[in-house]
This record gives sequence, C-alpha cells and structure tokens, in this order.
Amino acid sequence: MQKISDARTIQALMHKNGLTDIFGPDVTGMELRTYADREMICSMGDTLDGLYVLVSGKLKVYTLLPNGKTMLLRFSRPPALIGDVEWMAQYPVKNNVEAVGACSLLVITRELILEKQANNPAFLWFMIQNLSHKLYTLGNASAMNLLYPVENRFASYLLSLISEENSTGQAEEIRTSTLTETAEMLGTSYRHLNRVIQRLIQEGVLVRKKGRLLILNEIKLRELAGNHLYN
Amino acid sequence: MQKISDARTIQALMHKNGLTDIFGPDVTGMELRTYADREMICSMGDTLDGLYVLVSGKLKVYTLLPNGKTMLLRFSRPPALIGDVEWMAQYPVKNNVEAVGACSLLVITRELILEKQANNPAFLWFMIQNLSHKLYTLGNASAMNLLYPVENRFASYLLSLISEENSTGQAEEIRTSTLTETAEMLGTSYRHLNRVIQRLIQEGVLVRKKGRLLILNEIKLRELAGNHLYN
DNA sequence: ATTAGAAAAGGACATATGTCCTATTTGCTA
DNA sequence: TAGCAAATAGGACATATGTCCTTTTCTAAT
Repeated sequence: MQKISDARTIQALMHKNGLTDIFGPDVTGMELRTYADREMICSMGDTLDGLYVLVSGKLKVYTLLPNGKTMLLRFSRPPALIGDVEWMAQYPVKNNVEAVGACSLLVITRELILEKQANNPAFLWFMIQNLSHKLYTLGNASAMNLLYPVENRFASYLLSLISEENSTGQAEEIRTSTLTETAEMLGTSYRHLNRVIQRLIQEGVLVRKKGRLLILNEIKLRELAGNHLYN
Repeated sequence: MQKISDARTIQALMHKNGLTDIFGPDVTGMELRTYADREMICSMGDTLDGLYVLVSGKLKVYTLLPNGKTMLLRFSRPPALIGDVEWMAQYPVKNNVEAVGACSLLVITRELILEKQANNPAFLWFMIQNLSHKLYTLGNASAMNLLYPVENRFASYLLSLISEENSTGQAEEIRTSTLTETAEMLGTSYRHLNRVIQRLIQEGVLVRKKGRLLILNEIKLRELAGNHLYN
C-alpha cells in the first residue's frame, strides 16, 4: 500500500467521482492510497481510520463464518464505500476487503468526518444511498445464494473475474484464490466445486489451460449466472 | 388497518420510542396506524406514502423470488423502520411486510420528510444507523442461510414465533402460515420441512397437537438455532 | 352428520452436496 | 535438475434436499 498526498491528483479524483458536490471544493484531510493485487484493504478485527472510497480497480469483500470458513459477499467496483457499515454504526469490522488487481482508494479521515461532515446533509445522504444500495444488492445475493445451486453461483463468480478477451476471443479467469478458497467463499466444498468445473468442461463452457480456466462459451456462462449474484 | 389521529397518543409513542429527540417536540404530520394479525403493511409493487416505524407488535418481512416463491428475510420488532431502503433510494418495493399479531406503526408522511427532515442531521443519522443495523443482520442471516441446513433454520424460525409459555411449561407455535408457505420462506420444499419436523418430533423436541407444533424441549431448540438467523 | 376442498403426511426415486481419503500434478526453492 | 510442499483431481460413501405423486387428515360449509 502506498500513500499519495498530491492534492491536485486527489482533487481530480474527487471531482471525477462526484465527491466535490458532497464535500465541497476546498476540502482537506483526504488521502489517496493505492494497493497491489491481493493486498488487504482491511481485515476482520481491524479498527478503521476512516471511510474508504474505491475510485479505480476492483475489490473482493468476504466475511468469516463461525465455522472458520469464508464467504464471498460481493465484488465492488467504483464508486464504492468501504467501512461505512462498521464505522458509522460502530460495529467491529467483520469483513475482509482484498484488492483484485491494482486499486486506488480515497480515504476520508476520521477527523474530516467528525469535525466537518457529521452534520453535512449531502454527505449523510451519500451514506444513506450507499447503504440502501448495499442492502438492496445483498438482499438479492442472499436470495440467490439460497435459491441457486453451486453451478449457477460459480458461473456468476467467474463472470465477476474475467479479464478482457484475448486475441483468440476467449476470456480468461483472473485467479485471485486457490480453488479451495474459492469453494469456501461460495459456501461449498472443494470436491463439489471440482465436480461443477468438470461438468462445465464436459459441456464445452470452460477449458483448463495451464492451471487457469478459460471461458469457451461466455453466452452459456451468462445464462447459467442469471442475475449476477456478486455484482 | 385503522388510522388513529389522537395527537396525545402519537406524542406519547414518539417519546417512548425516542423519536422526539430526532424530530423535535412539536412535530406534526405523523400518523398512527394499527394492523390486525396477518394484515399487510406493504406489498411488492406498492408505492410507499412515507416511512413506517413499528412501535408495538411484530412483523414478518419476506421477499418474492424470481421463481415465484417467497423467502423470509427477517422478523422485525420495535423499534424498526419499514420502507427506508425503498423510499430513500427510490427502489421499488420488493418485500412484503405482514403483521404477526396486532401491530402499531407510526407513519412519517412524505411531506414531513421532504419539507422538514431531509436536512435534519439527527433524522439522517437515525436512518444511517437503522440501515447499518439491517445490513449487519442481513449479512449474518445470509451467511447462516448458506451455512446451516434446514433443521437449524427452522429451529430459529420457530423461536421467532413462539408465544409465551402456557401453564404446562410448553411454548406453542404461532401459526402464521401453512407449512407449505413456511417451507417456501425457508427456501426448502414442503417435503423436506416435513422430514425435519418428523425428526424433531422423534427426538422429543416438538410434538404435534391439533395441527399446531408444541415445543417440548426449548433448550434443544435454541441449541439447534444457534445464532438467531431471523432476528 | 356429511361432503368437499385444502392442508398435511409420507413413499419412491432422483440430484446436489459433504466428508474422508488417496493419488497426481504443479510450482517453488535449493 | 531434484525434491518437497501445496494445490489439484477424483473415488467411495454418506447426508441433505428436491420432485412427483398418492393417501390421509382436517376444516369449513351445508
């Protein structure tokens, strides 16, 4: 993780992400942090030092279950807030947030929030809209998790991870976890996930290549994914 | 549903539920509505005319899935907000909210919110804390739905429904749905729910009596429920 | 008391998934 | 290049759950 203090860069990102309308044009106390692939933005048990706004890249958000396993909550893309639930309502951090590829986040420090924004209706509305959106999408994901079997959910997971197509017209999985970790996050066993992968290979939807999964039939995969559970 | 306009009653309930601190002492534009058992507070597709605050009784909140089935989201007890997600972020109503027993709700009308509260930081903070709490508990419920089999989830469901113990020391299920509806809301089949009930009867946890389920071993039921999924 | 419809109960068979374990492959380090 | 640990793959057996259907019980109306 690297901190960047260049005020012009920060100002430009704020403007680009509509944050100037909320915080006003002359705000100070904002930081820009960049993270490398797989770097943790925050982990369970952490105390957050502010709110984080994802302004570029993608994040994987997952939680730890009582049985020690993990469970994927969502992938986040800009603009997304990290830490709003825990910080505002003063709950302990219970989700892990991990960079998928390089990411940049603006950090709204605690002082900025407490001293200047706690009574700013524009900022509070921003929070409300963000929380409502998360509640809405988590409700959808929760329903789909209960309703759909692993095949559909894995299809959605893959679609959340594919890189741009290479020159052969195929999309390639961005490997962010081992298959064991992926199985855990999808709430299934490694054994069963492998059955699902095997079946998708037999159906010509996927192919293994050098330890990666290539998507041969993206249309079919989207069909299987239905509503994107993890977006 | 009955509307009650007595200002003294409304003022007393506001004070009792801490709403005077938020809205101020001289607020007008609030309504009190009482609902009978099984009456709908709102249904999918409705347009809400304000925010609802549950001040007495209990509500069952469930959603409709793409396959036409329902799924239980939570039981709500006072103080709980209804309609905050949909109204604030202008999403369509996608949950059904149904009274379990007699209920009373204060309705904060649209005019009151738009004209007097939209820039009231105390009110906005109230919203934020409510949304954060819902997000936190839905995340827990989502995880448990994925992690625990029907037996545990049904145990939690029953514990959310029991009335006070009768003189024989047993708790009795408040029947709010047919078993078919209950199975749907728990995301399982009627057949499987009946297997689970059969097993719990064989284990001496439950007994059937005149079409109702009596809880014989509440300790065991709480053990099975673990974290209360639906509270 | 009877009847009809709804709700409940459960058989039979199927699929989805979990657990436990062994074998093979891959990747990294020396 | 070799060795070792981790990751991957899959067999065998088990449990959880779904689907489809028939039978039984319950409830409400007459």
